[in-house]
Amino acid sequence: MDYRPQDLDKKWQQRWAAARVFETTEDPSKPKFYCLEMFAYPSGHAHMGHVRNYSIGDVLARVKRMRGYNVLHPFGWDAFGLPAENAAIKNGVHPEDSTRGNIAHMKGQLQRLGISYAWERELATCDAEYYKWNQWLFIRMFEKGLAYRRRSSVNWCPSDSTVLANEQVVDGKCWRCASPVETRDLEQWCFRVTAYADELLEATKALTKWPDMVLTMQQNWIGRSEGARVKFPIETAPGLGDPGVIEVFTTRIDTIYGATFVLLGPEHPLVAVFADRTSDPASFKEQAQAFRLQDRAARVSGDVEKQGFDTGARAINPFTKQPVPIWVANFVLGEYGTGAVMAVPAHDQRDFEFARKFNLPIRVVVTPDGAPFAADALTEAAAAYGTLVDSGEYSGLPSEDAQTRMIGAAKERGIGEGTVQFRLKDWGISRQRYWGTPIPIVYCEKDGIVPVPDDQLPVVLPKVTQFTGKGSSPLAQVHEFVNVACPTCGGPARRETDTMDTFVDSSWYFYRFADPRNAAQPFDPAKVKYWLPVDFYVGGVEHAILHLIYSRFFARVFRDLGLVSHDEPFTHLLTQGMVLKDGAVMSKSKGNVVDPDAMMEKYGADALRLYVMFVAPPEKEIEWTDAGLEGSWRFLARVWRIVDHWCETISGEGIGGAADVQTLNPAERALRRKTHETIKRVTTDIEERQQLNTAVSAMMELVNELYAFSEQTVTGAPTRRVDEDVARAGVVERPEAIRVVRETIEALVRMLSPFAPHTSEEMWERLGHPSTLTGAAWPEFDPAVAQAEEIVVPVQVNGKLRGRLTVPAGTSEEDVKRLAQADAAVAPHLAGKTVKKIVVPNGRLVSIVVE
RNA sequence: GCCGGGGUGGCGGAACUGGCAGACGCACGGGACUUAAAAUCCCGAGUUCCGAAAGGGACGUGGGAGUUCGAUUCUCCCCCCCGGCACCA
Repeated sequence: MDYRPQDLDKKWQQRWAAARVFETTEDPSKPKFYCLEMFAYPSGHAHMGHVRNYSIGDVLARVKRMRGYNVLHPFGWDAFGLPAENAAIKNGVHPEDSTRGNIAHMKGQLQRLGISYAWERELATCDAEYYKWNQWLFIRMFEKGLAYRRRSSVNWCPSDSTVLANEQVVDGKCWRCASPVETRDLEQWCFRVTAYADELLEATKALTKWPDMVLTMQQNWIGRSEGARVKFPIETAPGLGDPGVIEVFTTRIDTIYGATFVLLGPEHPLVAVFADRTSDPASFKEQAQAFRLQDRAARVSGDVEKQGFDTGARAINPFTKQPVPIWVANFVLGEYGTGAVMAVPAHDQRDFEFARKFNLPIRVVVTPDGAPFAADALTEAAAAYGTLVDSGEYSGLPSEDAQTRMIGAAKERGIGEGTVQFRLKDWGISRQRYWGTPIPIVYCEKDGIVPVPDDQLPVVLPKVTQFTGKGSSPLAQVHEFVNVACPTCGGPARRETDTMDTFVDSSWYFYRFADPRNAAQPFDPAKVKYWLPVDFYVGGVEHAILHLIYSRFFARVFRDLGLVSHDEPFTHLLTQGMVLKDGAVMSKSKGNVVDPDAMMEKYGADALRLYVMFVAPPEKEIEWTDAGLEGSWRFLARVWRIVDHWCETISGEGIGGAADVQTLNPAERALRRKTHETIKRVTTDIEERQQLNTAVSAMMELVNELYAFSEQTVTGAPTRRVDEDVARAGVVERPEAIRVVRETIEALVRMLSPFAPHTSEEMWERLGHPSTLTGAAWPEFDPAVAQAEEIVVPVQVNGKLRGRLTVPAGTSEEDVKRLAQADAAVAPHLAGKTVKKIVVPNGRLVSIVVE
């Protein structure tokens, strides 16, 4: 019977669906396992990256199910977003229609792949029953001050006419359309992620089952640095009042005696104050504005020349008490620290370049040996660690000690304090877009900012029919949406017309899966307590920062609302590598797309799944080859044939139970041993190491052994052409052999089933099992069976392999040493030499040292 | 520049806690089967040298040193590749 996977796929998919084998509910009597793959943006077509992502998750889900876990394995759709709206602008299809159509198509593809999803829990973020809870949560965050409105300088994409989060700006360009990003001032809603910055950073240490790469990416992103804030009083000018102080952030307060000028970022509020002191405030401000715009361009090109201008004002260095000039500099970032820095040109390369260019004073205050050094001799900034010089009472102190003391002194004098600065910024979530969750806020002339009351949620996204892609939010055009009665006073009010960043949707969907139809709350805390945290989360490394930090942030928000009791939502994270073709990511424009449907059509879902699992470890990128896929298909066909060959023999009546060790011949014992070794390898490779490629190799080895065994016991090899009667006629009559083969085949089919579920189910059925494999138990490893009777002991002489001994297991160390020296291959290397030492570590190897 | 991960045959990759380097597969070569081909089953294969052959020697995990009876694995230095952050004070 030939291997025709295409027929099997549909048959088993229908049976699984009919028996609802992947549906699940809370069951405290079983250990739970929440297996999750990152839900999909419904772009229209599943690609090989999806196939790989979901196949990895499915192997884990299926194995855990067979291992007796109560497995939650859900799927859903990250259904809001810009592409659907862009499509609407381009060809007039409403985002809702294209999104629903795409979901239907992709769902069909995933079902054809046979992924074991609990489809009854499917959700889409564009469903009002889902995004209602985005709104509900937004209001909770508003109440706690975690959602707030801020007029701020934002990234503006001129092409998409929308605000972008900092995280969505890549190298100064829009992450989606690559247009150069501009700067604009806009009122927008922000989430106070920074409230959790320290905790999010600190907790990365506890994420022991996350890849190092992701943790370092998050750590870099959060960007914690310890330092001090120090106030520099501004020199009072006659008739100008007291302009106050400039506060700077520095990580090197110990170099403050070398702070010979102060730099303001162009955004700094004092820039305008100083401008008004000048004869030509307009051109002063214009220069500052030019720097602001330049900043974005600087990121694109990498480096821009240091530029700046004198404000004419002076500050007092609070340690030296000397007046220092205040300049505006293009390289000082308004949004980091205090937006102002003390410049220490002797020890900071940027400040050094600036000082030389504008002829500002340079003063060396740290040297390696504590000996004073003339700044004139410097050609670049000097090393900044060593002993302080020329620093008043702090001279002679090592840098580290000086830092502690100077922070103490600053605090005592009320001019500064030790502080921690983060690179992480609050998350701007407002989008001037249609296809997203409406922000549930009403602006009333009388009552100001009013959150929509819970009982009026959801604020339903109205049906907009015109998409121009120009101007402000499309919702602003829908008058019946915008004009609303104030929930507080009933007077005329306007709704917020921005929608939420779609990262809001994806920051908590994994909780909703625990209770996806709950109409009264985002989820039942008891259900979340049972299922969460996610035990195994698989997705692309491109989400290492945004999605995964926001989700960790949301987990803490839910925790502080008393809805969940854990800190971290994902215990174990696996970031799968990309699927490449000809060395590049598959894309339509490159014309190197391999269509999963076409591959399934030709080879069946199982061969495709097996191939992407086998070709490399999950976290590595893989290079697609048709030949590799065909190889996996060949392996399945090879399993199919050997099972077919033995099927009738081993599934007959009266064969009896497990093989009795005593009566087995050496070949039978060897096959049985291999079977149990394989069970062990496959189990640990999947459960403990997620090394799915080697799990497959182990099964291939077992199949090779099974063929070799069959060769010995059967007349003629089990080829496709061999007539079944001929093959069966040659089967040895030893019942022990039949029992051993049955044990092997049944273990193999079960182990293969997470990788190739359809083929495995069919074989399982043909082996006489009435119920599906999804309910079958995972094969048990028996260490006693796997125990080798004979072991091969390599013999090294002076570190070089010279021979191999085959000895019965349990041979004493003394005997092994004796046999090793006497071995015909080894002896010549010992002749005429003195044996200085022989070691037998763990009985695994003999190492002889000769002189 | 800072942080992280890597570098193994023609290719993808394997090697557990320092113990037979190259499992498994792809591609390739040979044999069996076949009128033939495909398919299938079996066998071979790191490089190089000696040998007619059976065999045997040397070298070999980016380069160099070190620790060790023994290093792909541990330590130090260097080279290269990938990813993140980056005028972040």
